[in-house]
Amino acid sequence: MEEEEAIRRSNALEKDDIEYLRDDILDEQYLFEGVKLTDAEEREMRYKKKIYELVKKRSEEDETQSEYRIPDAYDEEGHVNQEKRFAVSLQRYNLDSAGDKMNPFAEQEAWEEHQMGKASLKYGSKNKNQSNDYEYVFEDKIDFIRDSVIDGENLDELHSELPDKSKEKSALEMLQEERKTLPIYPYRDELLQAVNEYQVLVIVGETGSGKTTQIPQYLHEAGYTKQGKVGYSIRFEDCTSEKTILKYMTDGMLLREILSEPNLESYSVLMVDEAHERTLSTDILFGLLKDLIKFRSDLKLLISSATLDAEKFSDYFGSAPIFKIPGRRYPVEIHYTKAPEADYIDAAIVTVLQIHVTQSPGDILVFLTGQEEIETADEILKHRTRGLGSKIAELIICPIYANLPTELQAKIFEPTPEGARKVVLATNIAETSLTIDGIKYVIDPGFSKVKSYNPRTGMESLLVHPISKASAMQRAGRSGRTGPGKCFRLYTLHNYHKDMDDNTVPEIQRTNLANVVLILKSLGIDDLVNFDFIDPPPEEALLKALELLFALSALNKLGELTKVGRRMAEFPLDPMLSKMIVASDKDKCSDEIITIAAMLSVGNSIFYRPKDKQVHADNARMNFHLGNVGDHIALLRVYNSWRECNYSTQWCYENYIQVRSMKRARDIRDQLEGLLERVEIEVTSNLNDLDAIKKAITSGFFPHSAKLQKNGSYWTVKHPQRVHIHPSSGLAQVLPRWVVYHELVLTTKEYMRQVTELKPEWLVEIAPHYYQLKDVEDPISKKMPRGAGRAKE
DNA sequence: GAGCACTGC
Repeated sequence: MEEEEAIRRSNALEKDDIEYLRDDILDEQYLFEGVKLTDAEEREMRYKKKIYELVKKRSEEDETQSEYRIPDAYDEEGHVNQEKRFAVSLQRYNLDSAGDKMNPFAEQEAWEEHQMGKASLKYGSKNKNQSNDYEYVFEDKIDFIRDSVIDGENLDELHSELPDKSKEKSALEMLQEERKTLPIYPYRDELLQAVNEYQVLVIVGETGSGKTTQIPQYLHEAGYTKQGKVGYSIRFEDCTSEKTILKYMTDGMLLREILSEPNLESYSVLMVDEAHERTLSTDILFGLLKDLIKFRSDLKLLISSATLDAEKFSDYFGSAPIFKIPGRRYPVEIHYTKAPEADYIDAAIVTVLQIHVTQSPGDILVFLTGQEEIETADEILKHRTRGLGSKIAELIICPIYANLPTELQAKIFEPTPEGARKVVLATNIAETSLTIDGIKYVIDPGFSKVKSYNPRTGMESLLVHPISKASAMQRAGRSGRTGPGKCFRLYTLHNYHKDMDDNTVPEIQRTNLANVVLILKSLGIDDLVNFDFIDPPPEEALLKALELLFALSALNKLGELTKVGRRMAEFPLDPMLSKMIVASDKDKCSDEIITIAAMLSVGNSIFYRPKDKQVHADNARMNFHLGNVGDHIALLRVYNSWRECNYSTQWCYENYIQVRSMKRARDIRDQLEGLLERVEIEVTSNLNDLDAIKKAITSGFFPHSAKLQKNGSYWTVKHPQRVHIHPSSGLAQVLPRWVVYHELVLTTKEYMRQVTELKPEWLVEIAPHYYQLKDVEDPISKKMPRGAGRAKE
């Protein structure tokens, strides 16, 4: 009876009505959850579900007969046919939310589950958003193919070895027991034996294996530390003493230590951790340490790395043995798109919504390339979920990038409320630098911004570039930290194999090497071209750096370090900034110059400019530019104003200044002030003589001079190329005839960032070896003798 | 009238 009635009623419906029917069922389920229904109401619900199944079946039959089936939505070359894709949008991909008794779609889910292979975990769900109503809420969708699973490691053993906390134990005993639960523990003796046997050991250990915390302790227990103390050392905080036996420090710090103790005599073992990150400092350390171990046969060297690079490090250090330690990780399913996605932001948003509506609870992490993309994605997501009300569960959107003010960053660490889902929109900051609990899904569009440097033009640029396979693995792993995870890659398996490099190009091959060369020179390394780099930088970049250091008088004609060069090497700054400081001694303005150097080396994150308050922020900034003093002096004024207000946070807010950047500038400035003493430069202030300050700036930055052209652009003086004043500069409207700039960046145009006016005669006065009178003669000034660009006679 | 990924000394 009921069956016949259902068929009759279903025949009266179009297949398009299925959406409404489904919504209806879901709404009622939601409303009636836990409510006792009358017989009539229950019967009506049964009808609706039956009708739904009938209509659904009919529409699926139509679907299979139609020409629009999933494989047909793509042409022979695998390009997506948008029109067809929309037509098949009722098809879906794998699901794992089966198990809800009230779910009217359980049968179909079971079918899909069967189609897609077994799901790794099942969650019973009472939330209606866990049903598979995605395509009834949003029209577009993306098809994924499950490819592989990165296996979890070691988890069962771990659980069985958890310490027995029932007995009363001291904190120390507890700690000692917990140490034994780490994956590395069973390998302790074997590892110590290998260290004893070999001078260099490459250690492959996944995150969470305990290598960073345990190996130093094992070494200590084995007697590698004969005198004793524990501490750490980072740039602004040295917590070590003469009692220290074990020291944790950054690679950059170790490099600085080598400058004062080239043989590292006070160390018996060095461990270069996270070597696969291939920072500039790590690469230089490799070259130095490879040489050092020849002379210090008693020095042990441990290199810890991720799997992919281990062979390379081993080869570099004369086939050093590789010691493998398993990690602590949950399995992660990898999914690829069936076809390439043209717009990865849109694809990421669609995937977020797809996961939100169809997948079991767990937060989502999306990797985007920068602030602007994150803000865009944030807006679109808010727009698309607005007005859906109870149709979907709450979606909490959390943006995170390094420049986001700290108080806004805190949001990502707040626990997700029950029934809601968090989606974190992050830059690469989430790839290595911070870990967010509760992430179960990762969406990886496969891009990141990469800094590159053109040694010929001296121009830096930040370009969106496909990530490496190693990076992709790292991103995927972010979903399996607290439980089994899934990673949705917005590119095809074919793209992964064909278009992506194994590893990211190391920093040393895409950066300005002036500082590297200065460090190596001060270590007495003369032949840089033949230095044993694990991956050599472009020769042109090395030559460019040598040329600059020669121009700055840091090197003599023989390529040897000069007295000026030695003083410059004391400063942890780019050589032009160091030169500016050393030169400030002459103009008696070192106090102002170290402030400017600190502000410049913080980068361009001093001024805060939120989208909705750009006018206010720009007005606040213009206050510091009064009198068209130039960007360097403006930075000095910002710092001094802040200092006068007792480093007040409130002052920063009022002036649209980033607090964090200012604090960093203060730390750097304090450090520089300490270093002035080391190089015997007196701290002297000459605040009222702006020309003296500008001359000191020019002493460091004279290779960065440019001359105004009639059309408002500039020509750089020494290696002529067309450049422009960056619109954020206080001089962007002023257009002085001659300028000195801090850096060139290539974005939409070739821009000079941080610009100050210059008198051309200074160039000849300060750098007669670099500029001749003819370089600075200005034909325009002859017609307009009152102009600032009058050449010195 | 533009846009800045991330470390680090």
